[in-house]
Amino acid sequence: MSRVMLQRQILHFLRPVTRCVSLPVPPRACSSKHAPPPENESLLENLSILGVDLASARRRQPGVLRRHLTNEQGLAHFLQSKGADQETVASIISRFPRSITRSCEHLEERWRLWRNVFRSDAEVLGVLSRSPESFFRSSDNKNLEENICFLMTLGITARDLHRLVTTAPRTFSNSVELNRSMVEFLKSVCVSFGGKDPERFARTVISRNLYVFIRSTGRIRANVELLSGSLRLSHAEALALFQSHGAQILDVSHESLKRNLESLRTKLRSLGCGEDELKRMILNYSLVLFVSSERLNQKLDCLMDGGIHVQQVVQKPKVLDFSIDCIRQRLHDLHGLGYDFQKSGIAVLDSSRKRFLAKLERLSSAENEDARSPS
DNA sequence: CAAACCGGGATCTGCCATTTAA
DNA sequence: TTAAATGGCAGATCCCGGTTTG
Repeated sequence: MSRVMLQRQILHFLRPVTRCVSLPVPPRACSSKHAPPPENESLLENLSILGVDLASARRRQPGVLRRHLTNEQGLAHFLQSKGADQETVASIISRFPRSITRSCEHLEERWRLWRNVFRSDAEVLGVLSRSPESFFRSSDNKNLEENICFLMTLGITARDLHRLVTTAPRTFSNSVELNRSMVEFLKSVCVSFGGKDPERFARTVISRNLYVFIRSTGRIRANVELLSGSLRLSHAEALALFQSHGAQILDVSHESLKRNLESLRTKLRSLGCGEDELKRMILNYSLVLFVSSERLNQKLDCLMDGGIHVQQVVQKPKVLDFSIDCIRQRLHDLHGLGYDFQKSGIAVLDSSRKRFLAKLERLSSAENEDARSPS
């Protein structure tokens, strides 16, 4: 038996009564990578009884399983008192084991703070079970409180605050400094484009894109610079874009935004369009940059094949939002009725299903009229 | 009346790397 | 030293309908 294994046995034997640091073993030997501290057996048992997936917990936060003081029972009772069932509790602990290190007092306080922004306990629980990490990752309740204060002082509505915490709950666990720096950054963007009301600009961007707070300023900056630079936007154009649908593409991964933009540029060029058309298209509907380049090309090809002119798509790019199958089907339906896209436009393509069917209905009855009494 | 404009809803967590605390 | 706390990242549309306009 090797010395390391022997040491492990000794450690294991002594664990319940003595801490590692107090053992008469040289620190170096104790910290050897071959002898990690043992897990807390009674804790493992408790967690098993709760139905926790130990393998998952171990993979995520191994250190928690070695702790001697934990509060899994308190956490379970707490969550159950808020309406969680056994399975939910187990899932939460399995996905974020550190949750069991929070005291009951801490949990009460944190829940109270979150609850201020929600409408019911059930809502809090819903977000918490969706994203345990957002709720438990930070143990700093004071920071949480300051965060809520800070977000409210921005002048965002109670409704936006609610949307913020339900859609991007991580925002609340960010440090106030991080959130503040994002707001400062947004304001600086506004100023750099000659905007006169930086606070309102920041509010608008946040309201239109609830995910900005869980992105880095570096990413947002890179995207702002890419769009304004590559498209040669004027200050007014940039301000307008980022305060409308453009806000939504600011948090996309920078590499993919760059890829999609370049691909669209190339594609439009191949269809005989220049920079002006590219710019106009994106100002008309910047969300086309969400569509992956491959898919976007397929959609454009599909529209071109359907006899639609590029210029029409440049003017009304929202049609690219729809699935290829949907576009193809609609083109087919309209062709069957002899619809003239050059004359009647392509707006009909980007209507809701219900409205499109109603439109088809009208077109076909009009056609029947014509057949009966041709003028 | 129909078309056009416009915004919103779902969902967006779970993992990794680095820094900080104990 | 280990574990906790924190910041950051990838992922890659589709559709609906209220309101305004013509």
